[in-house]
Amino acid sequence: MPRTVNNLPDTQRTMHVVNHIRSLIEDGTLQPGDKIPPEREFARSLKISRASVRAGIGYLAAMGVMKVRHGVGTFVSDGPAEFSKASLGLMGALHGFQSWQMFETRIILESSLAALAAERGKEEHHAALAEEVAEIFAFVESPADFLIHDVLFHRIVAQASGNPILAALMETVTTALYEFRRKTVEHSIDLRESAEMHRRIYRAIRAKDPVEARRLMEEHLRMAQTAQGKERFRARKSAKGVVRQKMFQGTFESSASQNETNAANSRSRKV
Amino acid sequence: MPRTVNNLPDTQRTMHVVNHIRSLIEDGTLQPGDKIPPEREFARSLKISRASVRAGIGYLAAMGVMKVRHGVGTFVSDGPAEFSKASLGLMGALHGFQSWQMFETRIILESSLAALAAERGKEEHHAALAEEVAEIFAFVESPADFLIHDVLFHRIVAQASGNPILAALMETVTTALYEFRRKTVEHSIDLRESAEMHRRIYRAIRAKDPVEARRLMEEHLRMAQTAQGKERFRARKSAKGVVRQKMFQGTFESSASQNETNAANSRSRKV
DNA sequence: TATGCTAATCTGGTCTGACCACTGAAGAGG
DNA sequence: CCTCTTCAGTGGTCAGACCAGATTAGCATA
Repeated sequence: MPRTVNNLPDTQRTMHVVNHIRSLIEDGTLQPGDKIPPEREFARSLKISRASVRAGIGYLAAMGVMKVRHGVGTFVSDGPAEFSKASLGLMGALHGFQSWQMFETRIILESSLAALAAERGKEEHHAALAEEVAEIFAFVESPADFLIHDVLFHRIVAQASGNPILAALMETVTTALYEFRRKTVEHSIDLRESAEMHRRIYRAIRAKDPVEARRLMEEHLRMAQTAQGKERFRARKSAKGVVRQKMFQGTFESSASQNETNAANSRSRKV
Repeated sequence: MPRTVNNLPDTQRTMHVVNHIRSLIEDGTLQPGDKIPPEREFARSLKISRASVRAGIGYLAAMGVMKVRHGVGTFVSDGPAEFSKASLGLMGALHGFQSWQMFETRIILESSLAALAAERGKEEHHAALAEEVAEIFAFVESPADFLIHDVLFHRIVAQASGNPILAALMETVTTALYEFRRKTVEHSIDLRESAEMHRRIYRAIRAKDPVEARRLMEEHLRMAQTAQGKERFRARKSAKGVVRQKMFQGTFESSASQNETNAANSRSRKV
């Protein structure tokens, strides 16, 4: 017989914490930006150890649902929806993603986003887009600021699409792409032409012309890709002979972590 | 002056572990399916506490890069690339994703995937698809088995597209959709018609007709959506007055049962 | 020999409680 | 009033013990 007979936790303590927090989010008790209780207190109230609480929080933080700030507290994420910044980078390292695949994915996502934005965009979106276009033109001589509003423009388009899931996917891809691009040479080329493209995209969206919006967005991104296509990638052999392109040096920032193991899955199940 | 002067770790111990493992993956030392050393030993070799090692592993596990199996060990994920199963569900809870948005996203991703597959699919893919189509027709009376090969079919199309990033996104969305769907009523409708659609998609891909492949895939998914559109969703008010639709009850399971996707992988993996 | 139960052991999971390190704000001193 | 110091609050790390799932070796029995 077993030498000890413990009580039976729901399953894993980690998941208990995750589920608890999720239910708090689902019923509106926790909203984006809200702070959760200190770990010690939270642990006491859930009747589990602080280590387990940290495991659960780490899990959520790793997926971008929570944000941990050392010395301050733990908060519910409040920015635009997106998967953890490092996720695509890690997966890229694991599965050998290449830069052209990222661009291709981005083009597919954003051109669809533009088309949807043209169909569903409201007045507020049009106004916001117009403003960003103006900013973009204003900073055509200042690459850094230009980029800021460039990103903002695309984000608003995503928002105007009315599909936050698609927007989150785009956000994830562009973030990874940006991280990657940041490591390369400055490319302050064709900003004026790029600005003009943004204006045309804006006009197509405002005119509620999905086909044109899609076409222009695709053209715009293809140009952007070509523009920085000069960057060289060094292919190299791995220790086991697999050839991969090195990218995604993604700087890992704060956040914590802790585990989980999914697994058991599908199969025919119950359908 | 500070009362203590510790040595300065790279940044956070957690990220130290993450970076270490990632570099092992990048240089090929660690391959999908490989097992990493036991936590205690790993901690000793990195000269940090086991708790920190667990934090790093947990971070990677949460993002689906690693797989932890209680009592067995920790491994590098080896299935098709995808974000952690729970991620979309958690984000859905946080940002109020709706089911139609998931379908819309899936349609956009898969139709593009089908088009790319038509352009780039190789012989092996055609063969694998043909086989799955046959299986699908064979199990037209057995919903459970039908679904297995249905999933496999779509996964092979994704692989044939030659864009693993896009494939990973699709995998993530369909997994979340499946989790969601599993909670609903049995719907064994139109399996025969669905089988026929798969056949037509296959033929379009084989004929290298991107336009037709995209059109058929879109039509196919739209039909699938309609087919199970009878499911009712209950909108409800959150504690703070925000209206959301409840979905993604994602049951977090524990014990692992591994292999599932292996059948599909072994088939077209190397390709 | 074959079978089946038991026990040892390897590995991850949890707990405790102490201490370190970052932040922000209150309080002391100019 | 402003600056510097101090300190309380909160997350981060550590140490070592013990719990729990999984596998294997070995013994006992049929």
